[in-house]
Amino acid sequence: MPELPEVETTARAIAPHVVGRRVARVTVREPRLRWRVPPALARALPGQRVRAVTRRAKYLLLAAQTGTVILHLGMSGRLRMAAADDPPQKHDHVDIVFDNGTALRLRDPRRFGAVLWTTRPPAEHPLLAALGPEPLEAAFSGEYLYRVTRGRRRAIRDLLLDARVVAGVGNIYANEALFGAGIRPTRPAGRLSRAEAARLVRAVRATLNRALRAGGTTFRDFAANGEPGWFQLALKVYDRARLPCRTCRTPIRLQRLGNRSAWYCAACQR
DNA sequence: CTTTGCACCTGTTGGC
DNA sequence: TGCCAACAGGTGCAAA
Repeated sequence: MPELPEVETTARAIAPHVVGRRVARVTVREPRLRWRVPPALARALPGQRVRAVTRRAKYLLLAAQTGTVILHLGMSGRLRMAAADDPPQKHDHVDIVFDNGTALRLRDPRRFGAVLWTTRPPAEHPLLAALGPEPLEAAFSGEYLYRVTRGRRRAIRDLLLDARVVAGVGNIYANEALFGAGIRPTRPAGRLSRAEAARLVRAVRATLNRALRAGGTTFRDFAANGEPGWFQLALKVYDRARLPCRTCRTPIRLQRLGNRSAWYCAACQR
């Protein structure tokens, strides 16, 4: 599943192919994604050049001339460059076709992804307006995390998943970062000390950066793009229930937290 | 306000 | 071997 490092990797990978290119047409074979793909996209985008590809949380932003395409890969989405006349395969829902005969193609079997169009500054779009700081930027500091966790009784894992607290941290990296910081996912957020908050912020950053360097974690659907799952080999707790902790050999515990799984080492994490 | 739970979707997995 | 239910996930939203 594409998490922040995969989205960032995708942004970097497609940018050289789309920035400066002029859109010829937009083909929507299946508009029923997370939200219906707006007809305005196919109406407005042709004729415009793509100015930039950026990322906010797990949203990819294709800045055009009169507006911005907002893309989300959801659970199973994958973007790749294709020849425009390359026959689409199953689940290839949207093509943004360029005037040089190439196309940016979205495949998303589970259709949790999104392709939207806004003519307003993207940061003001309802989906982006309430997002918290980027985890890799300075605003996400130990002091910040300490402050926003005060008085909160929710499990710290759930706060890390809350995009209003920090944008774009998914379940894999939340669990991995908590292991790195030695904090159990179940710990009430308000019980973190200042030092622990600082440690957790550093662990979130380190985990994301490691994955970025590895080119993004690749699992299941996402692995279909052929990238090796290096980072998967290094996962400390995610999907390792009952396997020995890589540090102390204690079996990793699996616990349902809300309706998401949480994994931790009861010895290494307190 | 905070917290919880659900909906959305389909390929994969595990149990029988 | 086949069948079917459970599961995975992000995230917006409704409900408590």
